[in-house]
Amino acid sequence: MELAPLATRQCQDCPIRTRAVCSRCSDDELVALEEIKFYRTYPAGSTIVWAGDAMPFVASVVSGCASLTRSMADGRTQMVGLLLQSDFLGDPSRTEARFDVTAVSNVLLCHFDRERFARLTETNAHVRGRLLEMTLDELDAAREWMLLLGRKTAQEKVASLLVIFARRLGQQTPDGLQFDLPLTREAMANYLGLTLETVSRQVAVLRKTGAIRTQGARHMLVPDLDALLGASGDDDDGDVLA
Amino acid sequence: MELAPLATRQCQDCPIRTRAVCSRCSDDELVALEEIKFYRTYPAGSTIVWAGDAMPFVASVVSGCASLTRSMADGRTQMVGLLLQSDFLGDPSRTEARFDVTAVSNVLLCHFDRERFARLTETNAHVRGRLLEMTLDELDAAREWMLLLGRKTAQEKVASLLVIFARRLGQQTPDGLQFDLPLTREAMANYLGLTLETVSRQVAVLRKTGAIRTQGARHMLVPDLDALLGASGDDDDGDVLA
DNA sequence: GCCGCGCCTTGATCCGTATCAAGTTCCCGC
DNA sequence: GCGGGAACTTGATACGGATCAAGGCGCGGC
Repeated sequence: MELAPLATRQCQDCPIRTRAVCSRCSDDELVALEEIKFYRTYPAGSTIVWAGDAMPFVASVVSGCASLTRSMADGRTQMVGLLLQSDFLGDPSRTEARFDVTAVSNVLLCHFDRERFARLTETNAHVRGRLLEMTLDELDAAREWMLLLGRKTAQEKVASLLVIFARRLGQQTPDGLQFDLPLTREAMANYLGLTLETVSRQVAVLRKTGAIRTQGARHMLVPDLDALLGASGDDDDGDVLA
Repeated sequence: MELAPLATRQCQDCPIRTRAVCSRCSDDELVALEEIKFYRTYPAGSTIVWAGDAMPFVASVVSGCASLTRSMADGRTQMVGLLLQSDFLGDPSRTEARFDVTAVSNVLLCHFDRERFARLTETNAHVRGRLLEMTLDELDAAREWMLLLGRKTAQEKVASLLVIFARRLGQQTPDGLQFDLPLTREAMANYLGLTLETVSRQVAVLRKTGAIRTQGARHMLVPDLDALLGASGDDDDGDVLA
């Protein structure tokens, strides 16, 4: 086989490398993945899978933002995971989805046939190791979020979420870290265990105290990440979110 | 080697079989584990490891109850995991603890040298598979708990926790499921994101409505698990806790 | 340009849980 | 049995966030 160097391979636009497979993967491994992958877009607001549905694929988020949510019979819902670019969705060994997966913004997913991906993890120690590693990271993130949900104030919750976005999405500018919120106030509320009104008010407070600056409801600028971190209640440089 | 049948092996008192390794494990696998295991007891209230400490072992809970907790600088704490008999503690690939691990009651742990256990998981597909499976179960449990922390009322939270104990610890009697609470009101509060007073009041409410009967603060009888489930806000037969 | 509809903000009020404060019961050692 | 302390219960009050209720803003369609 005549293959281009890894870095310039066709797969480079597909971030599966960074999370499930990584840049240390051999060409053979990438070729195997190449054969079973396909792309699909989901419009904002659409459901990718419902809890309990058959899960014929695993996938990597190429662009956009998706959420995992769990709901109660009376309609109360809690977001239990947030998937941003390069995050991985699904579990090769599970045939059905455990949570609703929804496209928050327009989402482009790179799918892999679940069974064939599972076979790959069996034969490929590197991919398998990455998978366990990712699962453990998600578990840590979930537990970190339990502290937020159980013990933080509304102010701290909102600040914590903004810190996550600033780190994952922020562009460095002369004025500080800059990014566009991928979530509506309602989606933020569902992630933080609050109502949308409370989120709105707390964003206003953070704006007044100077921890953030805004242009419109979604465009954010964080002049001083440490100040925002202070408002989030995390003393250390916490490692939140998968 | 002359080995007794699996079911009567020396390891039978060590529930590592049920969670990390299982009854399908071959004798060879058990022998390998046998060689690296050792027991240790921790008195109620003592700390097993602090977050950030080196983690020289993984372990299985033989008896008693331990908790994983995460705290903030000002002392607010949230329990992020609860370990009961046959639960597994630690992660072979991680050298330091992510959370404080505390003995809630007197705890007997069956330890395994972490590095040697890790080597075993590399060579042994069965043990490795169990490990990933367990991690995924814990992740699901953590996410289920996020719904509880973010969206349930105090009443539903307390009922949910009692359902878990009834299922894991309950003895069937003519009057219903019977068990002793392994947690103090304060520990329950830390797990549920409440205060101990609120927990106490909600237990009182459940007693008045007949969902539970009590003898002293810790001894519980659940005459009708479905009634308690109703109070917990879970419609289905939810699969909480690792 | 202007209309309409999400999305967001802000205000007023309510309610559930936290907080503060006594008591009471249980349990353990002597 | 008796004393002491931890765990628990119960009451009164405070307060943060939910709820209810108007607007305001921004953006896409025509």
